[in-house]
Amino acid sequence: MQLAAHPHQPDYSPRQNDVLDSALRLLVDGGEKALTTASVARAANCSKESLYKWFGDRDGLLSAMIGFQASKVRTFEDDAETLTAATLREHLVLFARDLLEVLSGDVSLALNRLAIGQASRDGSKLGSMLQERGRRQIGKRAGVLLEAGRDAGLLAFEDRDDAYDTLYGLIVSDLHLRMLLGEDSGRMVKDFGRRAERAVSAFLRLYGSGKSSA
Amino acid sequence: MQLAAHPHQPDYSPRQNDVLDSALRLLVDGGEKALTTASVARAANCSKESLYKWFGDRDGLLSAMIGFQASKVRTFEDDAETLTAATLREHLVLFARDLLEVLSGDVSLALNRLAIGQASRDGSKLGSMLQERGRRQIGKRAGVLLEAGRDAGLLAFEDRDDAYDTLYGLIVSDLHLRMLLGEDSGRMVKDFGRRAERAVSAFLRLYGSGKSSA
DNA sequence: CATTCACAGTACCGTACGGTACGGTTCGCC
DNA sequence: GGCGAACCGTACCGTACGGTACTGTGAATG
Repeated sequence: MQLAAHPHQPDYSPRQNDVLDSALRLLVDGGEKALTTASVARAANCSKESLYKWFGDRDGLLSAMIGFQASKVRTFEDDAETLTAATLREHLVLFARDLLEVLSGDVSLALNRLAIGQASRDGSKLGSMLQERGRRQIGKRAGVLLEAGRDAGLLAFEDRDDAYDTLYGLIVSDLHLRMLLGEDSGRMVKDFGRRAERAVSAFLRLYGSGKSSA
Repeated sequence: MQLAAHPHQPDYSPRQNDVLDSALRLLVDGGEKALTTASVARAANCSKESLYKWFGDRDGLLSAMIGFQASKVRTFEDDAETLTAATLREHLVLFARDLLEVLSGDVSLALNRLAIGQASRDGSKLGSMLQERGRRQIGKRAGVLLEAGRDAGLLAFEDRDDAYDTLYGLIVSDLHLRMLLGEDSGRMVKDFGRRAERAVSAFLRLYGSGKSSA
């Protein structure tokens, strides 16, 4: 979500970004098996030789795809104005919905499947790359929100990471894994709103300091 | 966990179970890439021809592996005696710890990675098989526990599935996914106890009917 | 002993993939 | 015009895998 216009071009030329886009499309609707160097070259109208010149080898291409996609979903920091109980709740619900939207995105799902598939291989920085550029990034947004809530006297917690872990679990539960396993996921989008509300209500009941609404 | 002695032999002969065991070992410490028909045959001291006779094709072998493992981890139903607040809490914590143990097991992780990797393929019943035989099974155990708690007046909830979803999220959060992505996972086992306690405390604060302890 | 069955071991086939090499084309630059 | 860099398209190579066929062998059965 929130595609910034020019999110600080990471490492690659426009042409190469086009190639990475094609590769992502290919991965999304064909799975890793369809992501062969030949098919990427064909889909992007470039030569295999150029692929190897630009990305080194197949793993380099995969890493580049993750980095590229991460640069596209860079999360915006919602400026915490003076928080009230209502606005805090509002921000939390918005965060929850955004999180669910991101996790259910087909590109996100495809990249997570890819990284998980490569996780058994030894080197394979893909998993930690996804962790670092994906979760840690969106977790930072939640972090400032939680801190702001505590500073405003609306939340009470000792360990911020524990609180965020709880919030994340309440929002996502095993939904992410179910989607990764292939559950149709088309029908559940409707419920994101309800799910976000439920999770935030529970979270506020756990960590709110007096003022929460069921 | 809880390997039943003879958990209702599913479909295969002892010899074939040995083969499936070898295949699982191979998958665990080599990933899917290492799970070739030739290597399975070599590891199990059988011929490729026998593999194809017994399991049809490679997908049949994978399905058999999942079914075989599921039959080994069949969860026991803990008989809910007359519940008190203390015993309910105890049972919930035990459930949480068992859940974390199961999810962090190397065979479970390997099979989940396998199923997720195959999820993009069209047919691929592997994902739903894992869902059906894995989560649904352990979810049933939690279900009866929750119902018993409600019948005893210790828990208050309307939708049992919602309650279980919350419990699951509080226990697991994104830990499962992080492990699937390759986070070392060796060091965090130590924290399972603390994590289970934390999750159950939070759950009881949300769904307990008056009597819970922080 | 002859037959049959189940199986191991291995050779084999077709295919597909990762990676490389090469000819041809465009474009900018002197 | 000459030249080199970048690059496309494609042919090519080595390898590895899924799946099949064939041979040998040991144990059961009559």
